[in-house]
Amino acid sequence: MSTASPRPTRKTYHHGDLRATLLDVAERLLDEGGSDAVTLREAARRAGVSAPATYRHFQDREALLAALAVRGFDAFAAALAEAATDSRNPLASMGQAYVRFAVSRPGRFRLMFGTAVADRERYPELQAAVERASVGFRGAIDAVDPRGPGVAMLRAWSMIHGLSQLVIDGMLPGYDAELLARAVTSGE
Amino acid sequence: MSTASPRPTRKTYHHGDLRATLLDVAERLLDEGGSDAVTLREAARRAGVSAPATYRHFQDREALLAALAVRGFDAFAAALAEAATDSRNPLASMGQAYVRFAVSRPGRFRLMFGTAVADRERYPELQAAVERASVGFRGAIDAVDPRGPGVAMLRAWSMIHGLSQLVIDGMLPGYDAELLARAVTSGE
DNA sequence: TGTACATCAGTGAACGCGCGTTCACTGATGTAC
DNA sequence: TGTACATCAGTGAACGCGCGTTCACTGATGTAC
Repeated sequence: MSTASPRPTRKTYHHGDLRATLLDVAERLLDEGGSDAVTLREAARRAGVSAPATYRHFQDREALLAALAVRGFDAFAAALAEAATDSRNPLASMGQAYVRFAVSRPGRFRLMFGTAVADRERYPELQAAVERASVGFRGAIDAVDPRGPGVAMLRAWSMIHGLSQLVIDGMLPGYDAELLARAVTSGE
Repeated sequence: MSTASPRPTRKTYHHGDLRATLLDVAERLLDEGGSDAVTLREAARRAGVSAPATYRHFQDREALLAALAVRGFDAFAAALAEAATDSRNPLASMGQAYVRFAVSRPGRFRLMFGTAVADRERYPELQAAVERASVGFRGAIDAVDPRGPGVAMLRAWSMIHGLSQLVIDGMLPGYDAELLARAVTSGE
């Protein structure tokens, strides 16, 4: 740990677009070491800026995490939507894309669905992003009575989400994630 | 945060069974605040012992977490087994017990399946406990070819695991977990 | 039954660490006249 | 076109925090004779 990057130099006093830069580097930290690795100090360092400068753009550390989660959900939704277009079996394709996203960016996936942002209520934008991403799943789930259409959707979502988690948590070592995803979604 | 309990007094110099006590209080910490809340210092405090005393029983903090995970998996396996006995539909009962465990002890569940113990390889006992708990699931999964018996089991495991995660991560707010679990496992 | 001694399980003090966050500040920018 | 000034985005120094972990130690225990 603690590869504490030295602060890069910068020509101008003002950064230009520090908020966006912070999000970029923080996302990299997230991918590299999970949400624990996302610290304001390290993000500032990588952005070439003093630590307190981050407070111009994020109220506190959790706000940065929440913003990252928003980004994550948006990218996630886009990936799912793209997988669905032009597919003979949109649901299966989305499922496979779901797993692919989790496996390729586990840090993001865990931040999005986990508890690093303790209180989602504090971040309406995050709730909105969740809504946007899960509209496909959640829409159909209302009125959960067995055998209704909602249950099928809940099953599908649970299944693909669970497979994603099991894979990234190393509970299915030795198996190829793509293969598992295909096996599980076949015949849907 | 930091309810930093004062150290309780103790009559004898030697504790008696510090290891077991540490596991007990640490498990409470885990249930109260997740694995982040499990610190050697706080566990020692609650056990009425100095912090360095913990090192007589655990090599380091991660070793304590690993021991907790072992306990977790064993309790989990027991709960599943119990649910299966005398059930007309053992698989469904196990599924419901699975969700119930996750919902009632999310800290434990996350520790068991998550990445707080970074390298499970370091702890053979943990691997063994995982094996013991998942033998029912994993056994059937080998030879994953679509439509084979393994796929059905993988689907069931993924589904119930995913439902557990979605519920404890607040992605299905407003729904009753027990109800969802029943809906999802009905007709298995 | 008593005693010397090895072994073991604790202790208190101290270390270094990196973090989040606050403070009073300074340099740059843009706008009103 | 120039200038005063408000506003904004940065800065360096400093704080307190709780943690994991190491150290040299001491008190209790149990065993060999």
